[in-house]
Amino acid sequence: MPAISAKRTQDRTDAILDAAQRIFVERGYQAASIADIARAAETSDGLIYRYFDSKRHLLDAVLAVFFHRILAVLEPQVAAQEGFANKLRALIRVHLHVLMSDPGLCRLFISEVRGVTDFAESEAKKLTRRYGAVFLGVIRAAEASGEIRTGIDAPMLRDLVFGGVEHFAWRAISARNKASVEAAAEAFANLIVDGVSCAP
Amino acid sequence: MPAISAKRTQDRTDAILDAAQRIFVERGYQAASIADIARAAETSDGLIYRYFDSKRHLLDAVLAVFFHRILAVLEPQVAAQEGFANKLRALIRVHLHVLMSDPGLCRLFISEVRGVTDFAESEAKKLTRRYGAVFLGVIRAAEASGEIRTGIDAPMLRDLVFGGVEHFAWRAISARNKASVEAAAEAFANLIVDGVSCAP
DNA sequence: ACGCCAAAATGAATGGCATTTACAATATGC
DNA sequence: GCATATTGTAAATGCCATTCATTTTGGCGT
Repeated sequence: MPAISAKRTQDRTDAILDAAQRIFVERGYQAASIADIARAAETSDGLIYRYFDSKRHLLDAVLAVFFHRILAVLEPQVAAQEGFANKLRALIRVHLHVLMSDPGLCRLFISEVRGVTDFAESEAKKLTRRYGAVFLGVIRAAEASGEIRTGIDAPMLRDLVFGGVEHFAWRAISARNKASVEAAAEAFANLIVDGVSCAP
Repeated sequence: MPAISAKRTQDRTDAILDAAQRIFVERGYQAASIADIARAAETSDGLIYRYFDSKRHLLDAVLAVFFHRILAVLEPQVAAQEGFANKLRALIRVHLHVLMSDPGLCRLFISEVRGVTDFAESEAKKLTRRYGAVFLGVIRAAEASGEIRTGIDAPMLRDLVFGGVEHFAWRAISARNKASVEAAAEAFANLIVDGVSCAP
């Protein structure tokens, strides 16, 4: 019965998310102020709090958008590959490419997703899990088909791969190193494959 | 000729560093306030700025103390081992042990050392490099002695090891998982060794 | 011992920023 | 068209890093 607005709230949400993404990526989470974001979204400071509970929730929402975009690429790319080594290389390539092609996002990802201090169930956390699940699926399939030896601690291997790739990406960005993503993904995959494959 | 104090400044510095360490580790960097630290150190807010340029410099100094302590253990422990696999296992064990035995420190390390946005030359950064140098030394020695195959990208391998160990430690702490450090170090080293050793 | 005075120490500003709030505009169902 | 719930705004509020004007202290020449 009350006065309810239709898709205008959607447009507002989109505008705020867009502005927040730009400002967060440009300046980093801490340095970005709500006032900056409000100006970029052409609204008032206060309105942002009608759409998002807090600055951190807004960051969560921004990261969730990114994750959805990445997953939309990652899942089909990995599925399209045949065999463990190819799937692994594809996964590393996509992850590395996303991080290295956008330093601002890479920074946000590493310091704000990996370093969060509260363990609350955020949207970004859930998507991280889905991201990791793609990897675990690849591992399990390879184990079943005998492409890798049994007894591998899959979560540990996942930590190794994602942790390694993220360190590498961060270092490359810090050093303004424009190394080839393709070559790096190949090298990473080789390091891992030679470590887990049954054959020498 | 002016009235200069002797080791009192040293005592003050120590007191502030001690207090800062406790508060930072307890609450995390953001949530820790200078007022809290001043109270814990039994000084005034303002005095802290006579000893340290800023809150971030204070964090740097705190982390530098940690690094020195870790390096004092790491370097002899690694040197005491014979052979690549043993050195690698020792290195991973020490790193993992330090991170997992102190969740507050682990959090500081991951979000504040790995995630720093400014590339300024901090003391902590320099010590991180020394930390990494220990690893690179182990790799080079193993390459020279033929324990690992040639053509390995050593910095990439370092990223893989440190990144993987840090991810693992963070996950274990988040999940309040009291897994054995010894066993985890063993498993990590095996994953790596089987990936780089010449023999199958 | 004494008192001078630079350095050390203090705590009250200052300014920035996230968040809240009191108020104003607006749009929807009747 | 009107009543009113919802959306939007701008001015608080409160916290916190950093600075500053002022006071205290302790080494040194006498």
